[in-house]
Amino acid sequence: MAYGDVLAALADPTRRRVFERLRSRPRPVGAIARGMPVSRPAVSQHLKALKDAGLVADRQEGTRRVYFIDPHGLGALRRWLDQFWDEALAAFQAEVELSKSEQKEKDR
Amino acid sequence: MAYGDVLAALADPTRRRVFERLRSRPRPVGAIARGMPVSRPAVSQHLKALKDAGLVADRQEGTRRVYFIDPHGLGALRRWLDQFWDEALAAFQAEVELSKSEQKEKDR
DNA sequence: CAAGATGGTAAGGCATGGCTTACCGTAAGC
DNA sequence: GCTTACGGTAAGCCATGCCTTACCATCTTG
Repeated sequence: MAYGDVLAALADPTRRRVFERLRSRPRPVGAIARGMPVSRPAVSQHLKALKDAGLVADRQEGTRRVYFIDPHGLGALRRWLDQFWDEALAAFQAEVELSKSEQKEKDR
Repeated sequence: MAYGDVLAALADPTRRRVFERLRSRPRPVGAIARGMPVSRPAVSQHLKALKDAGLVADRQEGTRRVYFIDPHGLGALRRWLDQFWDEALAAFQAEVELSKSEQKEKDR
């Protein structure tokens, strides 16, 4: 749920591919694994990591387990990103102002 | 510059700490390393990774090298996140509608 | 109840990557 | 010009993490 865990979970390309397979609609594990370059157990492990990070959730449907996007994980990432963005931008602006006044110093 | 590289760069806690030190203002390498739990060369290596991902940039100032936030990296991440968010939300809505009609099926 | 389908978990192998020490290049100051 | 400060890079070590095979549990279906 913390943004750090979300970043760590999304850093791996294979795991990100698993995650992005759920973007359009929920899918059972087998459907996610089909066409992937890794084995089904590997996909299961990635799903566990994504679940721990709050990026996906699952529901049981008979013998199959259907995974879908959980908004919590991306929400945490987005909040961090937006806040960081604002602060960094403000700092950047301050820098521009500073270098402007430094330029004036040099001018005179 | 690709969002994948950005995610990979921000996944490591130490590297993220280096990055966040630049949030408020630009700093030379020594100032970034001071108070960190790792050596200065380690910080240099992290800065290189962040730079390759488009997250920071640097300027030479005499003998010191001043690093600052580069908006490109976070921008790429933000674009991916926003797009993903929209699509996932739409899919989620569709799911809700679907389960509603399935519920109706059961009701009658 | 037996058989098949689905998927989670364990154990082990191997590559990746982060950290340290050592070294080198360059700019500043006496 | 010599010395000192600053910081990038190389080599090597070690831990983390991803993948595979093997195994097991559960649920459905004939």
